[in-house]
Amino acid sequence: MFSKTCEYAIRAMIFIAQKSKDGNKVGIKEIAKGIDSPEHFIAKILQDLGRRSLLRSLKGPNGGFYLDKEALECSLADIVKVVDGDKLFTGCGLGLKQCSETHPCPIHHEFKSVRKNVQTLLEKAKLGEFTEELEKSLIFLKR
Amino acid sequence: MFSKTCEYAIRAMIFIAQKSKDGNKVGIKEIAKGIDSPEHFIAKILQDLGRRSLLRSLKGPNGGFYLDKEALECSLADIVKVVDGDKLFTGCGLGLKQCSETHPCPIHHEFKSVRKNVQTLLEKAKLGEFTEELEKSLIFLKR
DNA sequence: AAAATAAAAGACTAAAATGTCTTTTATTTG
DNA sequence: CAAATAAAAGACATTTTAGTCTTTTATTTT
Repeated sequence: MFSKTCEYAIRAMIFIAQKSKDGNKVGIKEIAKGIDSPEHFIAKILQDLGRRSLLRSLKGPNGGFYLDKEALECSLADIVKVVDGDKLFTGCGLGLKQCSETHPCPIHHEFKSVRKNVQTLLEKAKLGEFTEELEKSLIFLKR
Repeated sequence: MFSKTCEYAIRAMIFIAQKSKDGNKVGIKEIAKGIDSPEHFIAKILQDLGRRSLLRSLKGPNGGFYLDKEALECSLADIVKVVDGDKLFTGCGLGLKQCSETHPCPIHHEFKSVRKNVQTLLEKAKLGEFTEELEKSLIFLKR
C-alpha cells in the first residue's frame, strides 16, 4: 500500500508527536529505536519532511526533532501525499493512465470507493491524537 | 496498491478471457498490444501464471494463450495472491511485523476494514464477467 | 573561543522491480 | 521430414527503492 519510506515516515511522525508533546525535542537515535528503523534512513526521510515544513528541528546539544501546535494537526494523508504522492488517492488500480468515469478500467467504480475510504481514514487521523494510546501501550509503533 | 507486474497480469488475464471465449487462442503480441504492455515482460508474467495453472497455452502455429471453463471463474484476488502475495490482504499498513488485535499499529482497526473491502471486491470479480462490457467498449484495458 | 553535540548534506552501495534480448523447445502445416 | 510458427527459458540491462557511511554545518555548553 505505502512505500517503506512512507511507513517509516508515518511511524516516526507519530513517535515525534508523542515525545515532543511538552515542548521537548527528540533525537534521531531515539526515533530510530522507537520505531525500529534504520537510523540513517529515517534521518534522510525526516530531513525531507523538514524541508517541506511538516516538522521542525534544531541542531546542537539538546537539539532534535519536534512538532509545533500546527504540525500536530497534520494528518497521515498529508504525509502520504508528500512521501508517496497522490497516486494512491487518484490513480487507477490497474495502472491505466487515463482511467476515468468515461474511460474506466474494469474495476474503476468499485475501486473509487475503496480509495475514498483510505483517503478519508488517513485524513481523519491527526498526528496528535495517538499520544495517549501510545502511553497506555494500547497501540505500538514497532515489532 | 499493486505491483506493475500484477497490473499487467490482471489486464492480460481479462483480455485473454475475452479473446479465448469461444475456444480460440490469443498470441503474446496481440495481448501486449491489447493491454499496452511490454511484449517480453508480459510474456514472462504469463509463463509464470501458466506454471501456476491460472491459464493454459499451446506452442506452434495457431498456438497461444487461453482459459478453460474453470479458469474463467478465477477471481482477480487469485491473481493478486499469486503475483503479489497476500501482503495486501493481511499485512500491516504501517509495516509492523506483528501487528494484530492484541498488538495493533495506530491505524490497525480502520485499515482492517479497508483491506477487507479490497479483498471482497477482488474475490467477487471473476475473469469471465468482463467480456460483454469490453466488447461494448464500456470498459477498457489500456490508455 | 573551544569542545561537544546533533542535524544536514551528499556520496555511495545493495537489493528489488521493471524491462529487453537471444536462444531453445514444442507443435503444426506443407 | 522440413520449414514455419509461437511459447518457454534464461541471460542481461535499466531504473527505482532501500539502506549505509562520511563529511559538513549549526548550536550550545563550558
